[in-house]
Amino acid sequence: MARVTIKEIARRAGVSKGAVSYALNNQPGVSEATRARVLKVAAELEWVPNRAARQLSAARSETFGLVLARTAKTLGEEPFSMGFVGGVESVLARTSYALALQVVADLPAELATYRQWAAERRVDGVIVVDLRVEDPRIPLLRKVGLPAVLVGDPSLADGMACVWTDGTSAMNAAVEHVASLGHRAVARVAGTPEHGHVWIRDQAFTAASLRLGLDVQVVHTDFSAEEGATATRALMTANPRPTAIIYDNDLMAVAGLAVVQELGLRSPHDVTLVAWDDSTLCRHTHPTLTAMSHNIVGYGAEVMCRLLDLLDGARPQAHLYSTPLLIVRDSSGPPPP
Amino acid sequence: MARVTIKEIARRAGVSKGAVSYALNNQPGVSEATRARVLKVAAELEWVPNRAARQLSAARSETFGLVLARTAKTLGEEPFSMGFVGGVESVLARTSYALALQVVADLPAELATYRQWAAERRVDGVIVVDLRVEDPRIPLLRKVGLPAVLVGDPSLADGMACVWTDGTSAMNAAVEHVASLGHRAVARVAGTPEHGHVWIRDQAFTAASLRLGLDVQVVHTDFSAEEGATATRALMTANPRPTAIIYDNDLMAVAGLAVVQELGLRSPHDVTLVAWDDSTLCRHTHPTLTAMSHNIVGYGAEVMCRLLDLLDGARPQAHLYSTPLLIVRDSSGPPPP
DNA sequence: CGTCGTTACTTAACCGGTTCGGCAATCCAG
DNA sequence: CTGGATTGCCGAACCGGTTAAGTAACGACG
Repeated sequence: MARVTIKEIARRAGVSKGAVSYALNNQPGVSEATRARVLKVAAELEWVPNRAARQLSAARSETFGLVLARTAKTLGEEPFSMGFVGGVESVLARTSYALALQVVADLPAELATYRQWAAERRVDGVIVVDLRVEDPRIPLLRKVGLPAVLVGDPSLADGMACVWTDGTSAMNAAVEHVASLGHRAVARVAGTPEHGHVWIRDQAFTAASLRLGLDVQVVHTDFSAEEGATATRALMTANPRPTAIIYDNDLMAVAGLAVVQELGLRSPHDVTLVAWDDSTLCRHTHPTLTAMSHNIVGYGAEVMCRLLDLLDGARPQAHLYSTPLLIVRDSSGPPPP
Repeated sequence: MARVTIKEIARRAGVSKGAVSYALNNQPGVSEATRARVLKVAAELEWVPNRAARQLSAARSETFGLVLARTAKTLGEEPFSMGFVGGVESVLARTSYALALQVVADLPAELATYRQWAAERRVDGVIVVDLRVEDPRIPLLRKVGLPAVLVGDPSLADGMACVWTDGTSAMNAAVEHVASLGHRAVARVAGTPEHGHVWIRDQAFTAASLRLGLDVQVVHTDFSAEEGATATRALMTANPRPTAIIYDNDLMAVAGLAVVQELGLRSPHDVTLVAWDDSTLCRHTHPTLTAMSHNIVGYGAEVMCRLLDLLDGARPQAHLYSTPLLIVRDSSGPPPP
């Protein structure tokens, strides 16, 4: 079964290669009758365009890129990346675009990947996650001219297209929740402060606690279950200890809950726990975990749509996706007397 | 900054396009002096080969494909896929190959993707996960001539290259573990029996329990935390109830543990729980979970290496990657009296 | 010294599309 | 009825590589 090319279609339809190309791409230059005939022949022969050939002449790769700077191990553990990728794919499936996913070790490797992709013309655009404060990826992408949608706050995006969730409002909601339960000593187990969303939540946490007159502390971690557990152990064995802890993801919250139990304490009786991101994990612990919930899959889908818009000529804009919603579950309660 | 092509290199080095190609690809046909000169010019101009052009003439895409038939949501929750992808990428990073990842809804969509990829010559080979009993993907891949490495038992691979872990031995170890603790009523919360590895574990579970004279039952689920919880609740509220439960992944085991606690029972006092896959989650529950541990990242890496071998002309073989190792943790104990 | 075989290139075709310039045929206005 | 614009299609160049075929120069050998 030899490959079917437009040359073969041209032969069978009795027209030239050029005419076939116009017909197949819905471009003017052929009559409706001819177009129909060509489409019919193409369908009969089950013609599929050759990506490489199209890319070579049209200078479009029909591929988008996504780089994840994480170790392979982390990738398997945190629920965000995969859900996000799933959302991106759900939009892509309806188009002829493909996704090039690259997992690299660190930020320099990520920058190198963008350089490589730009030079090879491998992708038509990229999605940038884990936006940082003073992110070096922004000037690089500008320089090499790769269209991009950033996932993160407009204040960090320097005018590039971005999609964000309102971390400040969400953090306010979380802090107000525990404050309204009567908590005064509140801790935050945060991720790495280089990440923009962590930084923003740090600011919001401090501001909210100041406003509400709370006694707070922040511990920074690398987002892993290990460090979430370690941080929780340190907090809960100190004197005095916090009566509420707000985590930056749900993996750390789950690990934190285990530590609380291991210390012979109970949630919410001894401590109120609030998770972030709300994967199903939070609904399948005992007690179930209060969480700031957002739709990660939908987030990925939204970002992909915005990138498609950008390629369609839309000018770069900041899009608010949604504000994480507080879901109160069994790990919320009043502080111990 | 115009794109640099081999034509430009040829002009500057004072040779023809063809000679440049030979030089850059380490092929005979040019003198060492010329080769060195060409390489120097190419380096100076920061030449990067154009993938599309190379693919068009060489009929290789330098891309491998991986299709995941899962909902976007599931993807974010189960620790296997992402860890596996991470392992695959860790090998790919050392080559010039890229990974095309496609997330689709179901098996028919997955088959369609392979057809499409084969027709477009989009990938040079694919990795096939979630091998099934009588898997329809095997004949399709044979027909369209896509080189593939299957992830699953040789008994299901029909002679195609595959990498597997010894589920039978692992299940034996798990059952012998709980039997040696004195358990006689053992349940298995399994995934969907269409999946080859589930089927193999089902067989092994039945055989082992027969051999050891245990009183067993099997509940099939869709691998989700929800159904893991439901199954556990059904098992633990029945009379008589099992004193040990072996799960097919760790998500269900974690959810099962929560149900046990919610029912006012304790592990291991009232029931011994054994998880499968052993992501870090198992070390961060209270009690920590006994699990059949295997290195998912390494598994992905191994599979990728075998696919590279296959493309290098190795003949299709079955490779045993490793046998999951029993890690005994706090959720293991003797049955209640 | 003629011939044969290597070596080191050059030339040109080719991969499968897109796209531009040009040329009849047709249409319409003057 | 004529001139200019429009329509519909053809032929060819082009994208940036790879590779088969051809050739000139040179050394070895009978």
